[in-house]
Amino acid sequence: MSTASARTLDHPERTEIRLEAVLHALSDPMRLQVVRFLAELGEGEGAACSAIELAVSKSTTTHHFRVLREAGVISQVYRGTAKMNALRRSDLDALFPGLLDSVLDADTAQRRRTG
Amino acid sequence: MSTASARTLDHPERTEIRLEAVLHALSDPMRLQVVRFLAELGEGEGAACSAIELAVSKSTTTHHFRVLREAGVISQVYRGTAKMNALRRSDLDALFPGLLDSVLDADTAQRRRTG
DNA sequence: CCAATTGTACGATGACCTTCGTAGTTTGAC
DNA sequence: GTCAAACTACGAAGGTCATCGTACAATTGG
Repeated sequence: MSTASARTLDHPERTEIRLEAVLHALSDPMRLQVVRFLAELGEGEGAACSAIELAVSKSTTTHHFRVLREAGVISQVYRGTAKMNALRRSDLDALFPGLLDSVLDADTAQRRRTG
Repeated sequence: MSTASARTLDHPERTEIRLEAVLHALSDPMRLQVVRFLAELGEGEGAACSAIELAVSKSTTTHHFRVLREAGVISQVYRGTAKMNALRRSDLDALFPGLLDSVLDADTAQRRRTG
């Protein structure tokens, strides 16, 4: 069996991803932190929610991951008790070439400037 | 006289512009429409608020222009009874190279796709 | 001065957003 | 089966947001 777990999550199709939703998802510092973390991980299956230390409660963490997933910025799959998160880089790059990279670069630049 | 009108508006300095605020400002369809309009105008003093037909009331229009100005995306100056709006392209490009262009390109791509 | 044009200020409203705590579910390990 | 780990669901509180209408202010043109 290919272990088709019953627990699956709704993701927008590539063509359903909306620019406004992506920008909104990225406009929160906490979510931008998550995206930065996942971007540094590079290609792969991603990281568990708990791998990213956010300064908020678990339920708030869940909320932010959900916003990112529903906007199409990340994908989430269950893996045992954990939930693995990965950037949907190829979808984003195909839809909006250069957008994710310039946001990440902008974030890096701002961090370097602001300290 | 260089007609230094008493009416001036607060703009964030270049170094005060925050990425999160810019992304949030751009995540609204109406404001994105304004930015697209101003970008097509190219360099110059910009356009009056009334030059951009938005499908909302005047007070809502004022609100959106204010959000864009306070985020540092546009500059506004009074010119007679009108208020001229211009993209702060050089500031944005200096702070976040490529960001504005990739957002505008993404918007164009989405419009072409969605129709 | 008078009127028209252009945009502002204010208050209100309903929607959405971030955050939390608590209680529950699913899975893996023993 | 039992227990811990990881995450979710739900409901609530407090804040912000987009929108409007109405009343007001500043400038230009007659």
